[in-house]
Amino acid sequence: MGALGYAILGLLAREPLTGYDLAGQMRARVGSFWEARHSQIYPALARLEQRGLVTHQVVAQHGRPDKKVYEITGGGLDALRAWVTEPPAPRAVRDELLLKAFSSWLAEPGGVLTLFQDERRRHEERLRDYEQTRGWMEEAWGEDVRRPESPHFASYAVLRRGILQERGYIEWCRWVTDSLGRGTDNDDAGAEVRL
Amino acid sequence: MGALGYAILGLLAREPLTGYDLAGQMRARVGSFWEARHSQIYPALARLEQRGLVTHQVVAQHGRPDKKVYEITGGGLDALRAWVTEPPAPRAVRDELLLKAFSSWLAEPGGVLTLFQDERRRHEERLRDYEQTRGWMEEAWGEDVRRPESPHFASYAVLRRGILQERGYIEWCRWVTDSLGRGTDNDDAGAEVRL
DNA sequence: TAAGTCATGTAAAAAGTTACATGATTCT
DNA sequence: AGAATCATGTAACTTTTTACATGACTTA
Repeated sequence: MGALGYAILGLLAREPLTGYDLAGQMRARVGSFWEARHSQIYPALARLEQRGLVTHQVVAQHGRPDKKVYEITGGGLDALRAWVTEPPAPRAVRDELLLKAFSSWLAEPGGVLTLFQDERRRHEERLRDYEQTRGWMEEAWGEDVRRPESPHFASYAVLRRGILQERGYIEWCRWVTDSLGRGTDNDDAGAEVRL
Repeated sequence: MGALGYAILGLLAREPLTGYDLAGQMRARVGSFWEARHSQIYPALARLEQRGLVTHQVVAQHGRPDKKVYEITGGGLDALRAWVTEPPAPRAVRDELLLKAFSSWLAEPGGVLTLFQDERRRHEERLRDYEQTRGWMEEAWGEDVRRPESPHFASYAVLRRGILQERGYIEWCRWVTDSLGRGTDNDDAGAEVRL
């Protein structure tokens, strides 16, 4: 079973969810850091169920389609626990912006500047979101965020990684735009206008 | 054409290479930040050639198999230049260690501690490599690393991203191990011994 | 003599994306 | 009236990984 299965188990270890809920949580980066579409999730849930790692109950609703609420089983928890401490396979690095940066010397400087300014803005927005979530977590969960045996600690840890990631990305984008700006007419005014 | 094609073009824009060379450069993270196996590269080169973005010459060798040295064409350079300034598609986040962190609250604390100590060590090693490469680049390439129209600037920029990435990762691993350490018997001694 | 490097490919399988398919309810 | 949300699936396609296949030379 691939990482996707463990991503699903990791979410179900906290609370029972439908395939739709899982897709929603995976769209919202924080909380999982493993994206997947519903077209991947539904078959994955079926496979997990075949192996006895999850079960589901059909819940009828008024005026809405029936839903299947999935729960993790004892076997599922065991599998998840065992997987956590196994050393992770070194994953491939694949970042399109890095690839663009690598060939940026060929392109018009103005276009490259815009590219990195836009990217920085996106990461700044995401950082603000993360910082807000962090404040909320600290307020709502209190000392739990420091207790390694609490799921809240784990969520907080993942969020902290996201925050560091965004800060690093922003710092780098700033360095690139600064480097570009020095050589051309173009100063940072563009960024100020758009923000 | 996907990002892999542009990764290949980006390398060929600097120097002619064989499929084997390309695979080697893509294994070595720095310089490309887009990993691919030779089984993906050979067919991709054939597709690029069909579209007229690269050409090749067969070079016979003494006591070694013939090799196909690929070169980028004018059309290839145009396509690459155009692609660079297009906004990148937001790529999916997929990091197995993050996923493990997310479910770490279920596992034995000792195993989790080892996991993050090992990971930190790996990133520290990589950071040392990167810093060394950086020193070498600055010495060998001099002012070129500050000229956005030079491929050396682009390589340097990508390397800087790698350095920031590793620093962030290390900082995060340290925070996690510190957090775990506070709750258990286990202090940082293990890491000191193994380094 | 065994492992590693140079060198190029194909085939099968797994993982992931995009599009197809349906349908009621609620919000703007 | 149109878009978004809730809800579950399948099909076709693309991308990536792993394994198969070959073979000479070099280094430990």
